[in-house]
Amino acid sequence: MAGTFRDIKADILGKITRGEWPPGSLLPAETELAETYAAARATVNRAMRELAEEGILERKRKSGSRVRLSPLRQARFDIPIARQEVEAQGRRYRYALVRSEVASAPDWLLARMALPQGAQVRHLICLHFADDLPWLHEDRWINLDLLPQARTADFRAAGPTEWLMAQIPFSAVEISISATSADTGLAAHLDCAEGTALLQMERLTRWDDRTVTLVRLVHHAGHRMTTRY
Amino acid sequence: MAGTFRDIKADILGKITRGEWPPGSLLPAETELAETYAAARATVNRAMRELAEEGILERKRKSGSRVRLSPLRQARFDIPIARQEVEAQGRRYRYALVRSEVASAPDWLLARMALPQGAQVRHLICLHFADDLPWLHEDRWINLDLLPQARTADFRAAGPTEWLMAQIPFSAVEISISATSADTGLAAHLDCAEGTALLQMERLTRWDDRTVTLVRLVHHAGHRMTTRY
DNA sequence: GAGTGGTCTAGACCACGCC
DNA sequence: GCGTGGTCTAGACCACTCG
Repeated sequence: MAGTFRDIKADILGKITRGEWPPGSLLPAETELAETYAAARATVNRAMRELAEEGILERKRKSGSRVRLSPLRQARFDIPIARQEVEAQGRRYRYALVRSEVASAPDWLLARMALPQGAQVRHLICLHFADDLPWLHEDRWINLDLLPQARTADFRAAGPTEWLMAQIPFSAVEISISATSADTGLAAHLDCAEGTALLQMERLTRWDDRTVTLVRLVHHAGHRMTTRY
Repeated sequence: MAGTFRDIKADILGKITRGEWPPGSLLPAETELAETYAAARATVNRAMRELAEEGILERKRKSGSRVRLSPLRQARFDIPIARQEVEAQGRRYRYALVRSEVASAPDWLLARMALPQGAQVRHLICLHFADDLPWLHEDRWINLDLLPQARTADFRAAGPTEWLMAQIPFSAVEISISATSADTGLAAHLDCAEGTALLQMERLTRWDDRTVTLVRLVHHAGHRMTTRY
């Protein structure tokens, strides 16, 4: 009936959306579907595996494949890198270092980053501009135990994001998105009124189970993160 | 060397993180890697395909596979369904319908949902509670041209989310996340001060290229969306 | 125990995209 | 052209898990 795993996937999805296979129902086994579609089982497997990854199906050995009762859906957002985000809009990117210091981590940071008492951190505040309009406020803390090179690195020309990617290109990250109210500093840097609601993204980067860096990114007023699925 | 596609994937990722294959470099071809690992090409292919899906590799026919220069990373967030979100925290879920009416769509909605002049919509305002504390404010508009059943449906007992999932279980969705300031109504419903920064999620649901429903979900103050990768 | 999905193999053909 | 990844096939063995 169908040649490619995409055709099979689309056909199965069609049967589900048209109600032939309602939520909760059991689908035929892979071997049976392979006969139906006159395809190899591996092909049917790929189609069903992807449907399961997308949260449409629930698969278990022996019990078979069922249509999820409430289709567990998830959205994927690209992790923004300021320069790329700005330039993708055809706007001119500019970066500025606002503040830079080496200090002992304050108590809240010790807790948040799981650092030992007295740990030293490099603290940076940076601004990213799009066509000279404030785009993103970056408040970053770098663990100097793990990245002693950060003590002397110069972040005046380029932001710490690129520098960090060169040091630890792949790592485990925990992201949380929330809303925050502009305090005096944020209002001044992002050119908005105090109290304005702003979208904040906090990223905790781990490497080998130890926290490398914590960053708070606050976007300009009105910013949206958008995606489709 | 390695038996499973997971082993191969882990080994390749290891070579990348250890710097053996730096960003931008060209990896050996699948056939060559298959020999190296003493595995079938399909197995190597699965490993590399997944690495590409995760944004680590960039693959092109003829040119081969390269380590991405700036590893394009993306985060996946589960789409929250209020009841499940609340009950997953071990809290008691309660739902309330605040307002319900059938009306002509206002101009901004005509534009946002791409509706024809004079289109009728069902407008609902609902509240979702966790242990009787306000959790989520739902402001929903349903296109009555596409879903005439929504004109007479009763949303007093159960929220429109479940009802809609039964009508159009699978559809294309556009999601955008932003920060908003609590107006008088939101402040009253979510039990917070006016002007409080709140996390807002807007979802536009399409079916067959026409807009079915627009919903604005505003979480209680302090809410965070979190994920790892 | 037996049925189902999870995975691997060896081989094949094809489509894309540099040269 | 021709090398690379994209995919399909037919067969096989295994692991999980339900009854």
